[in-house]
Amino acid sequence: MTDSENDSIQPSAEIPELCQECTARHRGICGALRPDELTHLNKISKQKTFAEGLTLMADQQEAPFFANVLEGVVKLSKTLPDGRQQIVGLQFAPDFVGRPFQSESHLFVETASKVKLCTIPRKGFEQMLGDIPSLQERLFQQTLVELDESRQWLVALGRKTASERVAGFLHMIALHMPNNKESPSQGDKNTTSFDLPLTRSDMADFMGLTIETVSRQLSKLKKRNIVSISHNRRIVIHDMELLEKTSRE
Amino acid sequence: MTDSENDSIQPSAEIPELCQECTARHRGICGALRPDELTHLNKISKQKTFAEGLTLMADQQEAPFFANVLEGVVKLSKTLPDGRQQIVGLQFAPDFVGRPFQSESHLFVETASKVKLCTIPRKGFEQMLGDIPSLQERLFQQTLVELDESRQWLVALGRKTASERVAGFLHMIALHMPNNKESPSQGDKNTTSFDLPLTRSDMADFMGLTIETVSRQLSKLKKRNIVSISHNRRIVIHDMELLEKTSRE
DNA sequence: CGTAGTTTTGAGTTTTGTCAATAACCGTGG
DNA sequence: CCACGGTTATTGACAAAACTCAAAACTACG
Repeated sequence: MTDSENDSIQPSAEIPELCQECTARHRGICGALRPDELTHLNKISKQKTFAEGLTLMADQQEAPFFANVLEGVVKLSKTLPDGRQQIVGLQFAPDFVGRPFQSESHLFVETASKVKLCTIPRKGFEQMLGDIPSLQERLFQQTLVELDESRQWLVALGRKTASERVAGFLHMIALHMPNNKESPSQGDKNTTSFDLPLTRSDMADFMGLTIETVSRQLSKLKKRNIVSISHNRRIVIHDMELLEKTSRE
Repeated sequence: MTDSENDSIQPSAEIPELCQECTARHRGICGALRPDELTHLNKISKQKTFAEGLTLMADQQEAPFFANVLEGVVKLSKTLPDGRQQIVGLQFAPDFVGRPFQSESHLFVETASKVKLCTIPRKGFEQMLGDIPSLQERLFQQTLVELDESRQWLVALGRKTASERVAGFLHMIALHMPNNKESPSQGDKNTTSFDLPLTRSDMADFMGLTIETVSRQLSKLKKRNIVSISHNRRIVIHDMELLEKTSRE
């Protein structure tokens, strides 16, 4: 809407208004761009909001766009012929979604929650990727981080118990979610609260468990007074340290 | 030894002798280099052979070099405080070993078998990476492939049974190993033989199982006449198709 | 309130892990 | 070439973890 305001005035110096407050501006891939490059990206990209449970890109399909996650959680999953499913990645703001150098994804990309994306058309982005080495390097670095995360989760699935996986999952989510702290002791890093962005079914598919096992493990954490859960999604973590410890052994 | 023969004659046109027959020359990262660049890489790199069971880079340590795998298998693993171990990746020729943009590895890198590497000193390689965009792009692409493989194995660990994992593992190894076919029917793609590059213990650590479970599943595959095993390591796959099918359901 | 969908809990089964004993393999040296 | 000892792999019996199926409780929403 207001995308084109700066167009003819100072094409190479100002930062587009929309990008000023953007979560992807600094920590995301846009941080690799000069003002004029950012302006160009801003011109071809478009913010869009998606409801929970939508498929953004389907397995074996040409992915029409790349995107930065601005809000919410995007899940990457794989499905076996008999219907078993595994979530192989979760993307939070300001992560980048999409795979360069390959038009078709072999993943399902779906919204796990309500999601706001900054979408970028495939062609335009690939052009920029070829022209701007710093952008490619940034994307390369983010890919390396994703590889690290994937391998970290591989350890959880291969060697950790259900109890450790659930604790580790909650801990990881706690670090990624906007932290709605309500306790008076603001500086207390040992307690946090947030809304779970995933259903029990998604949690199970991420952790390689059944929903019943996930539920039982959550109940155990409640009994140990490490977390409280209300309305299914609302989580209060009373003891982050103990949660983290539980995820390690 | 013969590394420096071409040095002063035609520094920018000829392909170094050692690289001529190298497995990394075409499919590996060296394929992204021009002859003069390859000559430079050849000058700073060095072929080395390592015995089975050696640690090339340890967790939290500064990795002294990058390398191309020329022969054998390198395993990447992570260890939990209590000793549980998970192999998070296996590298075959002509894979690249090492993580750019980060001096310390969070992995153990060990030789799973006897291994031949073309090692490249950290500094020199990072310099080349900065100077040669095509090299960075090649490495980026290989990283994306590794990410795909890692996610594929995530599905196995999260959702597949022991039987499926073992079949899938054998199938994967069969595709990577130099295929010592001995049967008269050369063109028969349904049968293969090779030496396992991993011990039962490594196999278990890769598949997130115990050695006993691995052994029991191998025995089942023998009973079903899908494979034969002799001398612990020598594998003959009689029916690749059935093996692959077993890995999928 | 009542209903549909989700989550939790319970009871019983299956798969995989643990521990222990046996067997196969490899290298060495007689 | 065979015997020996150490290592690695297989097999068996049992235990534990997680799964399946079914029922009850909770939640959201009209």
